[in-house]
Amino acid sequence: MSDNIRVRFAPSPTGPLHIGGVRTALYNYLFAKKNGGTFVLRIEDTDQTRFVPGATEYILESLKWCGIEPEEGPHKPGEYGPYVQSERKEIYQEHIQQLIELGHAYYAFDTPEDLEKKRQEEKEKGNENWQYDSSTRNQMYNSLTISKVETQSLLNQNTPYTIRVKIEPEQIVNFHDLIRGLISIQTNVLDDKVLFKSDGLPTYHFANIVDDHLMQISHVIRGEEWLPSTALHQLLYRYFGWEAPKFAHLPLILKPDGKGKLSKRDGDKMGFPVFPLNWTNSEGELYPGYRENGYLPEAFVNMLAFLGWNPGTEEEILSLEKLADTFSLERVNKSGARFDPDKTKWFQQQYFKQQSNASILQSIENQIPKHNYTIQQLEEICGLFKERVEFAKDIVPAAKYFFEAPQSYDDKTVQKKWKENSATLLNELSTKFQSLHDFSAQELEHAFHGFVSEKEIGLGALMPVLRLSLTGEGSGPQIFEIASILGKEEVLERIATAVAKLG
RNA sequence: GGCCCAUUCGUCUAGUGGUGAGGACACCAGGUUUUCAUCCUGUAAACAGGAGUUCGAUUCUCCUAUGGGCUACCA
Repeated sequence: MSDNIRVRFAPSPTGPLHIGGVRTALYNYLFAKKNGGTFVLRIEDTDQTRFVPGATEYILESLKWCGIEPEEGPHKPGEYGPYVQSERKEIYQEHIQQLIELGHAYYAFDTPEDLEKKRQEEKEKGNENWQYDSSTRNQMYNSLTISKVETQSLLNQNTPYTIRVKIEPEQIVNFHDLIRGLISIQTNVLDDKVLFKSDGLPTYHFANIVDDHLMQISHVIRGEEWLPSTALHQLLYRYFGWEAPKFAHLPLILKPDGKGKLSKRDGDKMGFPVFPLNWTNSEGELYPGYRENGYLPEAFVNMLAFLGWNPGTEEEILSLEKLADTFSLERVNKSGARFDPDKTKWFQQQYFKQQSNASILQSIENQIPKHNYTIQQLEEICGLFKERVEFAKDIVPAAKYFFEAPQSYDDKTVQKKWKENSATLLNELSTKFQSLHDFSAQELEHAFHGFVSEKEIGLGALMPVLRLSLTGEGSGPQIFEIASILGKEEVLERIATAVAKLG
């Protein structure tokens, strides 16, 4: 085996990839980058009944959006292809034959109904733990209990069969998990798992180890749900006489509240996406995605990276490159991490604030209504709002008064701030503004302050009223910046309208 | 039920055989701001429990509890 670091992300295309899957992909990517290795994508579609069209494309697009594209995969074949398991049937056939010849696997002719019946019977006898294993296989209908001739005859007649692993009892399987340390499991508790289904396709366990071996995967980084079956995988490597890759089992991502691992239900229940991208299922139901909800991929990735890992410093805002620099499996936590939508928003906010006005503008260009602003003015508007909203898509709605004079005025503010003399004061202020040659925010502010002290009134008596007349709202960005961008003509007009409407 | 894994503020976590157990999010209170947001400062907030090892355990061991995962011809 070579010393090259090769890792893989091996999702099954049964629907949209959820954020736990994205994080697994991310850690694989980070580990590969950190160690100068290769990140491979393999599609595990051996369960044809659960295959969902479009899922593979969704996975690819999600990884691309996150900036963690695999270097090898169905989209980018390398020398270890094909990268889709349903295209590797012959390979599995060959290998399962090998295993049978080695005496580590056998044909089983029990039908699903037979097995169900058996389980039921055992349950009635009080045996809840019945399994197809070294202690029970000699009571079942398989190539170990019938003659060779009989087996061959059944096979010739195309009798449906599965192929099961023949677990050797009374052994201890020890393996070292890069995150959890030594784990040891007694083979007696293992069952004779089906390796090949009656549809002629391998199960996960078999396809997985064959492919990992053939694709020269050096490190298997996957979710904790695979920890119990790793013993079986170790055994399989042993039976084949192959060197097993190193394993690292990642902690699960748990629900924000309550119990259990994060599921797609939690998303709509609690109002946050559980998927990277929007997904519409065959019933037309929409599952929202982070991308369409306005999250920046950098923020999403940063948040995910910190769910179960940290660099050991107090830095929290790290780019993908920085994450790859500092990543190590040793610093991955052992216990499950509860997902925190609040913290996710915070990451988004951090990245959003850092964006240049120009790039924010670019991302909302097609939302902007008709206007007469210059590009520079539009960028200024973005700048005014980027610390006030969390998502680019919220800017245009928040800045609506830049594109349309207020149709109404915020009731609460009117009641609180609009006084007897407001109209008179505004009119006079308007006259003062009219005489300005330089309509910059600084000049406007200067003029305003001059006016206020001249009149011997407080800022609070006029400022909110001015804001109300220009925006219709009681709060928002610095009013002189707004006025400056709006321009003299528009400002004077809006003041006049407000005076007319509010008296 | 069986097997495996885990357990530090509400949440994500740092950390060590002797610490004032640190940070972040959220929360609350101040400050800045005409306002809102941002920003700044601060408060409150944790080693699951019990044994053992030890001069000393949050840290090491064991037990219990709790949580999680697996237990399919699904991955």
